Amino acid sequence: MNITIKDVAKAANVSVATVSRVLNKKTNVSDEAVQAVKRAVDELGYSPNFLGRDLRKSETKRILAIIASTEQSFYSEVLRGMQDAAYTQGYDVLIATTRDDPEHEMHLLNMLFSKAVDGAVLLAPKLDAATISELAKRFHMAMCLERLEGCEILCVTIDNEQAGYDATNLLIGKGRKRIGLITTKVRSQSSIDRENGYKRALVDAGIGVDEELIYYGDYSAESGAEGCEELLRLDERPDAIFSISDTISIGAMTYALQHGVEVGKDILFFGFDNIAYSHMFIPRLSTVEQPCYLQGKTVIEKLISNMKAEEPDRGTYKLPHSLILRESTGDK
Amino acid sequence: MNITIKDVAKAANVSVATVSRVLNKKTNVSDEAVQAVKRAVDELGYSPNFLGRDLRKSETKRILAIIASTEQSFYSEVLRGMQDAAYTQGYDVLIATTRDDPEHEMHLLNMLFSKAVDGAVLLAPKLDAATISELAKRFHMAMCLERLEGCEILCVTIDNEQAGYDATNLLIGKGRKRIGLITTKVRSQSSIDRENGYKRALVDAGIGVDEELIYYGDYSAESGAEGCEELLRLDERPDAIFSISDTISIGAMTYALQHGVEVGKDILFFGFDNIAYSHMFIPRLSTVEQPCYLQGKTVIEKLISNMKAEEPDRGTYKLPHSLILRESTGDK
DNA sequence: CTCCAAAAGTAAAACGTTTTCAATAGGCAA
DNA sequence: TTGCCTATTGAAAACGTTTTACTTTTGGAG
Repeated sequence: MNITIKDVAKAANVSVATVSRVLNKKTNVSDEAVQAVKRAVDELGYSPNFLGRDLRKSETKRILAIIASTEQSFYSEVLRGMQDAAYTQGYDVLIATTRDDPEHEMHLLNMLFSKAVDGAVLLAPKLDAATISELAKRFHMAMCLERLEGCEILCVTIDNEQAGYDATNLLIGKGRKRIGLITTKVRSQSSIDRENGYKRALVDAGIGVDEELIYYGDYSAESGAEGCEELLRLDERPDAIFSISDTISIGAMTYALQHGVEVGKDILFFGFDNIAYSHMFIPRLSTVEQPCYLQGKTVIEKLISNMKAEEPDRGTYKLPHSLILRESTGDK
Repeated sequence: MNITIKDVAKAANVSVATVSRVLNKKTNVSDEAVQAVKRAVDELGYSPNFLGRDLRKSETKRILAIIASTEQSFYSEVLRGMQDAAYTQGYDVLIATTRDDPEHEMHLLNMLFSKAVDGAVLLAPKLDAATISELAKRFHMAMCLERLEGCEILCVTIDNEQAGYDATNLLIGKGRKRIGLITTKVRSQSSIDRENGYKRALVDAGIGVDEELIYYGDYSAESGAEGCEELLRLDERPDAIFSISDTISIGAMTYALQHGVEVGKDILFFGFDNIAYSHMFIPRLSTVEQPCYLQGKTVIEKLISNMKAEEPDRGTYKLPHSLILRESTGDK
């Protein structure tokens, strides 16, 4: 039924070894042999079985990117960066989703333990730091976008704490004193870092933190709207709202608009991530941009280099972020 | 270096065959053997090499979903449906992106030809119908969301022509006579179908098609804005605009809003896909909803069933769509 | 014409599983 | 005791490659 290298060898009147050499472009093989093999391959429509090859070579040239879900549109750029970097080195990147389930994350990592892929990149780890550290000792793993406190693993991300600080500080610089924060109940490290940056900026400015101004929801726009509603209900309304993601911010902003708030004047809004839609909403959303493509590219380059290295690099690399100012903070 | 089944066998004082049987939960093995093997597995931290297993069994229990890019957020639900359906049958779904490059699509399909996956689902084929038809004869393939005229392959989609008809007809029902269409230069089958439905509705209503009212751009919001600009510049402005995607529609709507058009009154807007953001924009966008999750679930179920079947099903299945009416068409 | 090195080729081992086939042991009926 | 059946086990083949180790062929120098 299936055409194997043996069939090709027979058809080309050479040995399987010769066929293999032709297919792998080895030198020591005559022109006639090359021609004969190529003809046979074409005639039979042969394509080599990767399982046999991968087993023999103990490598697959495939890397698994593990994400929570494909919803977060800004993953897109990260993955593109990963793919580009991988492809130039002869690797493919496959994507799989955990649906926020640590068990499923472990199930996917099985592909790594079982040699079905050569390496794995975690973009939104649900497993704990200790577990991941342990695994990272034995397999080629890395993290991207998210770091994990106390986790010994190659990691490419941004300085989320500083980014939170910068965003908040910008609002302070515009004379705002009651700055709200909409964040998430689920404590991903990036949320924690951004929140800490927010607090540090307030303290540094001598304003201090008012817990009343912090709303804990989830990652949805709906949650952003609820957060905004809550904050607007306060006796002393906020004059600015920083959210840990654009989606949340858009939800919040939409709610404010519908309730007579003049966005960009009464209340300034600041998001995070610079997703594609954030400059489509009117008023356009000011936000923190992180270098998505570059993070993806970098993590793959370092991971592949680790695969070849004696001693793997388990450092954390923080790439620079930047602020994008648009109408929601009164800029143009 | 690597722990293999042989090491486990030695440690447990049994043969590799027995270890294999324990690992695969075969019945005919004594309790003592089971215990011994389990202990050895734990002690050594053994996990079986999938390459060996897959080679021997000639199956991987993995299915490849090939998409253009991860940007289109409504892929997300489709993939979730695929994953759920696959997982309940012991399969994993891996995702890979083509970046709109037919060559790269072929490269990815190589994983299928080379037995690295058991099946593949194309969500946005760039290859031509003849090529795909030919491949579908020899491998387990399917298409989802997009169909391809004259392509003999299992396909799960919606009736895009009818959906375009329905959307246009709804606008006509609201008394609109100059209905614009913003579509794409690149002719994906769904675009063509939706455009044809649009035209049929106009003809059926005795209005007729005015080519001036059709703008051909790309899939971006920016392109939607340009299309809207173009249409507004006409001597006889449109009183409604149907776009073949929400992203385009949002771009168009945003442009209209900024230029003093009263959306939902002066001009009605109708989108397609019901992406997450389409109900967050103010005014909220009316749109065609397709059953994303269900399409994903269905295509996987049918594909897996094909894998077991004598004679594969190469039919096309069109799942029902629905219209969602919001503020952009004057509804609430 | 001989000899030798280089080139080109082959057979077989190896990768890590699963599975087939045969063998052993034990239990039970005759 | 013998014979037979069943339950458990193990040795070895098989999956499809790549690669090692070895053999044959070629061509050129002497």
